[in-house]
Amino acid sequence: MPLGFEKHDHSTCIKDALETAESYCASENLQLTKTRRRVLELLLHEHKALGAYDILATLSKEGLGTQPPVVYRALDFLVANGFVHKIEKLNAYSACTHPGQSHTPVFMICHKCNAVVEAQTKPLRGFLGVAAKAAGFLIERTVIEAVGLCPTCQENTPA
Amino acid sequence: MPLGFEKHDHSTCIKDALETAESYCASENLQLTKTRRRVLELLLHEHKALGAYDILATLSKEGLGTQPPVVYRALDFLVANGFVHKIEKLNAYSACTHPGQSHTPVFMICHKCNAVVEAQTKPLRGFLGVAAKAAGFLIERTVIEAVGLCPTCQENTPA
DNA sequence: TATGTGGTGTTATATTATAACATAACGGAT
DNA sequence: ATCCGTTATGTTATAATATAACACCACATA
Ligand SMILES: [Zn+2]
Ligand SMILES: [Zn+2]
Ligand SMILES: [Zn+2]
Ligand SMILES: [Zn+2]
Repeated sequence: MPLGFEKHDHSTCIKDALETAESYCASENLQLTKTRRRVLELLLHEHKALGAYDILATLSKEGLGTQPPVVYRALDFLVANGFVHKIEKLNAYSACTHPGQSHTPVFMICHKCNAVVEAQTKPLRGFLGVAAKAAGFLIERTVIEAVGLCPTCQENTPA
Repeated sequence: MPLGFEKHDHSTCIKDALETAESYCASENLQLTKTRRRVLELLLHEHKALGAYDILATLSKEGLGTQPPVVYRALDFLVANGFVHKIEKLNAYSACTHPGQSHTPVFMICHKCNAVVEAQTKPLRGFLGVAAKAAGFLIERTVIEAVGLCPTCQENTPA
């Protein structure tokens, strides 16, 4: 699924991502606490983006907290450490599918089924880097998101 | 200013953009009403992004309306017709600096002085197009935003 | 005149996110 | 053992962004 929308063994996705997060946190002395881990699991459950309040609703049912700061703190931690990305276009959050690798994510968002797929790029290569260089601009972070239709939804949406 | 952050005759920027908007609206039978025009002017005033409520505060002082729908309706019109872009990373709005030209904007946002510069790209060329093609994804809109430091703020921010 | 379309005014509410302050849990230094 | 710094949590309140819904009006045109 790093490459696209095709079917895959998603339980492996989840397991790998959790293991990567755990070992990274262990090595960096970061605390992957119960709530943080659970938020990551929820985001890994599907290749979709979830809103903070959707996540909070689940946490609340599970007795892990009821107030917005609970989920925003967990998300802050997960985003800061590269396990989760914020999808700016959706004001929503999506588990990283390339954890551990330093990378600049590029998202493809299906506006019909809400699937979100993450690809990678080199930010300083290609158009953006050229434009930034021409302008003398120093890039620190990038937001690159494409909204459209995934292959499945294209089939089911006759032109 | 299409190319970068350098100084320029900004009154010309404003004048050109307003004239372009006026003639486009005339030719398309679109109504550039008082409020819509004023919002565009406010956004043209500087190469910065303004939040909807910042704009509303000014409209309110000027007797053009006090409620959120006033500004959101004007912004909807201006965005739909390509005179203004939404900067997703900031939840804010910025006047287009290439009005009339069909284009895919790319933004460079200085997080120190809040300047926003718009460049252009071909969305289906380069990395994004390649990744989308590989995934079978049909791109309809793109969000490409770089956050960092403009040339001036780099000078004034010793490493 | 009737009717449709697009624009405005207004009230209310939804959605997303953070400020602020109190409490707890842990580790190392004294 | 006590103190203290750091990190995490609990909680209340509020800020910031955005939309739903409905009433009204102006204009075109049939
Ligand atoms: Zn990632
Ligand atoms: Zn889809
Ligand atoms: Zn533009
Ligand atoms: Zn700057």
